[in-house]
Parts: sequence; C-alpha cells; structure tokens
Amino acid sequence: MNRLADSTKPDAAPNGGGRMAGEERRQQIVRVAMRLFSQRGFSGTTTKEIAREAGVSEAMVFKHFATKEELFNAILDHKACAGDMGHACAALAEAIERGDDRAVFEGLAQTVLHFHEHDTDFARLLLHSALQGHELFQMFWQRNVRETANFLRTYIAGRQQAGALRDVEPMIIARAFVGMVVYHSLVNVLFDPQRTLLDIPNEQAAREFTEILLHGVVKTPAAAPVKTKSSRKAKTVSVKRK
Amino acid sequence: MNRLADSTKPDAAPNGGGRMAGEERRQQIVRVAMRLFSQRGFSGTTTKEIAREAGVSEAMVFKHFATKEELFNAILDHKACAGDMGHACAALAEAIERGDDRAVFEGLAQTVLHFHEHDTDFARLLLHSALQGHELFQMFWQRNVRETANFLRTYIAGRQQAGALRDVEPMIIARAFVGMVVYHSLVNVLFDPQRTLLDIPNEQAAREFTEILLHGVVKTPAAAPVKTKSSRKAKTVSVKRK
DNA sequence: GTCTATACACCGATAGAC
DNA sequence: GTCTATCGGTGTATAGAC
Repeated sequence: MNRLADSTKPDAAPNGGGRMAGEERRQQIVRVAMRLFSQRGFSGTTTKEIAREAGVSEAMVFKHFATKEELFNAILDHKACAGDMGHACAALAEAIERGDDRAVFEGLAQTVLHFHEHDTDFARLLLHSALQGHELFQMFWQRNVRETANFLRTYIAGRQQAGALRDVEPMIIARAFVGMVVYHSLVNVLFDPQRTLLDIPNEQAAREFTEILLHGVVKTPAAAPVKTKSSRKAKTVSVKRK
Repeated sequence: MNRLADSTKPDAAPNGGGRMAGEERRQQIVRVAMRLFSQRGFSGTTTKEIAREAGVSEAMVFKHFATKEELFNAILDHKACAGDMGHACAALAEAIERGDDRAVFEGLAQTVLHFHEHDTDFARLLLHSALQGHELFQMFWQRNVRETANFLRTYIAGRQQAGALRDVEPMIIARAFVGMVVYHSLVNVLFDPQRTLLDIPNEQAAREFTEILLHGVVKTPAAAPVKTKSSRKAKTVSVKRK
C-alpha cells in the first residue's frame, strides 16, 4: 500500500541509486496536485493546471500517473499512512499509565490540532474525498479516526471503572471531546481562516477544551480545587476578538 | 434575496395563478440540482445529468437559469434564507429568560441536529461551497453561524456575571459546545453514515452534550445533585454499538 | 526523459423548429 | 414551453519527435 519508502521526509535526498530525478519529479507533482486538489477539488482541477504549476508538460504527468484518478489515489495513499495516530497514542503512554486524564486529553488535542494546522492541504483534501465518497477516505476513517475513537473509549471506560469519571457512555464522551477539537480546526482552516470570530493558540485551545470536558462550565465551588497536579489558573486568557 | 415565496413547502400546489407549471418545474430543477451538487460537487455534476434526472431537456435548464453558476447560486440563496437561526433563538426566549442553562443549550443543540438530519443535502452543499471558497458560503457563515455564536457568547457572558458559570472566555465555551453538536452531525451525515461507531437519537445526544458541557465528566459527588428542575438520570443509555 | 502536437470525448450554452 | 441539433471550448489521454 505504501509505495513511497520514506513518507515522513518531505524532500528526500538521493540515497542510493542514480535515477533519482524521476522520483523527485514524481513527488513534486504529487505535492502540487495535493495543493490544487485541496483548493479546487478533484473535478475542479485540470491536469493542465497541475502540469503548469509543477513546471512540466502535461504529458509528463501522464507518464508518472496513467490516469488522473491514479494521481489522486497516490496522494491519499501516501498521506493516509503517514498520518497514523498510533505513535501519537504511544507518546501519551506515560500519562495513560498515571491515569492523568488532563494530560491524556490535552495531549491528544495538541496532536490533532497540530496536525491540522501544519497539513491544511491534506485536511481539506480529506473533506473533499469524504464528500465525493471516495473509498480511500473510508480507509483513513478506519485507520485513524476509528482507531483513535476506540482508544479513547477504552481509556474512558477504564477510568470509569476506577471511579474517576462519571458513568456516561464512553463513546459519547469521546465524541464530545473530539468534536470540540476537530470543529475548532475546521473553523480555523476552512470556515473562518481570517479568525474573525476567535483566535487562540493551539496550546490554549487544547487546555481549555480539556478543562471544559473534565469539569464543565458550571461554577461549583467544590469542583474547582480538584486539580491533578499543577494548579493551572486559566483566568486571564489572551484572546484576540474582533 | 429570497426569490421563492414559500421555501418551507416541498411541493407547492398551484395556489392562485395559472402559469404555475413554470415555477413548479423551476423548483424541481433546483431540488434535483441540489441533490446532485451535494453528492458530486459543482464541477462534478453536469447540466446534462441535472436535466435527465429532472425529466426535462438540457435546454430547459438553461431557460430557467442562464448559467450553471446561476443555478448553484439560486440553491444557496434559497436555502440560506430558509435556515435562519433567528426564530430558533426566539423559541428559546423563555428558557433564556429563566436562565435555564440546560434548556438553552439542549434546545439549541436539538435545533441544529434536527436541521442537519432533515436537510442533509444542504449540509453537504455547504461544505462543498466552503471548500471551494464560494462567496455565498461566507453569507451563510455571517448570517447563521456567526449570529448563533454571538448570541451564545452574550448569553454565556451574562450567566457568568450572574455567577452561574465559570469565568472562561465565553467564545471558547460557545465553540466547545457548537463543536460537539456540529461534529456529531458531521459524523452522521458525512463521515460515518452507517453509524459503525455510534448511533444515538438526536434527543439523547443533545441531552448528553449539554450535561457534559455544564458539569464535565469528572465524578464529583458534590456536583452531581445540582439539577435545575427535572431530575434526569442519563444512566442506562440506549446505544447501539457494533 | 521531456517535449509538441493532436485525437477524441464531453461539457456548457445557443439557435431554431414544433 | 419544450424539444432536437449543434457549436465552440475544454478536458483527459496518447503518439511520436527530439
């Protein structure tokens, strides 16, 4: 499935063989195509545009990719593997072990927000493919979103049995939290990129969303002092509002 | 802006004049076009398809709408006005007056979820237009989402001054809640229509999300009994999980 | 390996008959 | 009002020269 050997490095240097110009050119076409597809959609982008922006003739595009669809698949295929959530959850292992709910949720939010912020093109492309019912979106859903949701459900269920969390269907809690985070990204990269409503750094967003999920917004004097470790005071938030 | 008189009735009967066939035909074209656009996108849909599905010749489409773009605009134009959030907030006036936070948030969630569930095509169309940066999405954003967000901010700020809610930036609270609701709809209509992860009725979703927003998920024995009026017990949730 | 030139189909839009 | 026929333009994909 993963045709490109090193999907993490953006511009791989010629490591072994000599005919690297072809592969390099191929990757450049993929990059350009991803940008254009993410902006105008699949049907809205012409192979002519892709060729021109990549600085090659249109025939070159069809040398590397037999059809336009194959080019599209190469992009999703390439990125779907790179964006794996597995190692992200692994990075949270220590917090999970401690049962530090705040660190777990906040860390997860950080990861997702960071991913969306630094790979806007791919996020938009995912939406496009979801809308057109592309099969490779299903793959991404199964492999990343579903996996993350199930991880969260398991973690939450464990914490409920430990008596730390209220007895609500774990999947609903997971969806509520993922919803806050994903919608926030959606607004930032798609709905309101100019931040006419609200502009807050990712770190603060992750912190506040976690706080809301864990303790809600109702002022209950008894609940406030229940902080796990570091006594965070999210009082004077730095928010730029227009 | 609102060219169609009665936007609520799906198939209006000839009420007064005699030349209703034209207007009726026009509305039918709009309906078909909306369905196809929402499924395949703007560039992905051909005028030929629209004509065929509507049971007319392609030329007829261009009689009613000079260009394909004009047809697209007519849809968004038509629906953007229909989906106004103003009256929805008005329906919550009584709950707002009482400061019944639970009723306010739950009612708002109900409205949004119901809207998305019964107008899936339009929801998808909105995403399409947002992705392609169509100017009429901006209109929808300004007129509906922004308005709703500002209403929520005002309400939350008022409740904070009344000492009922914690002192968090109101816009963040609003976004967190809208995020839960909108993401839930997004999953239902777009990401996972088969409900492979979670399938809960709108009423329950609205209730649980409100509960989470207000009280969080941490088990604090002191916070649990703080119920406003009706003592709801959301213990045995009916969730179908696969 | 890269380009120019082109085949072929389709799409949006129009003209004009009925 | 509705249709058939068709035009100009564009899109994907290919052939063949360099």
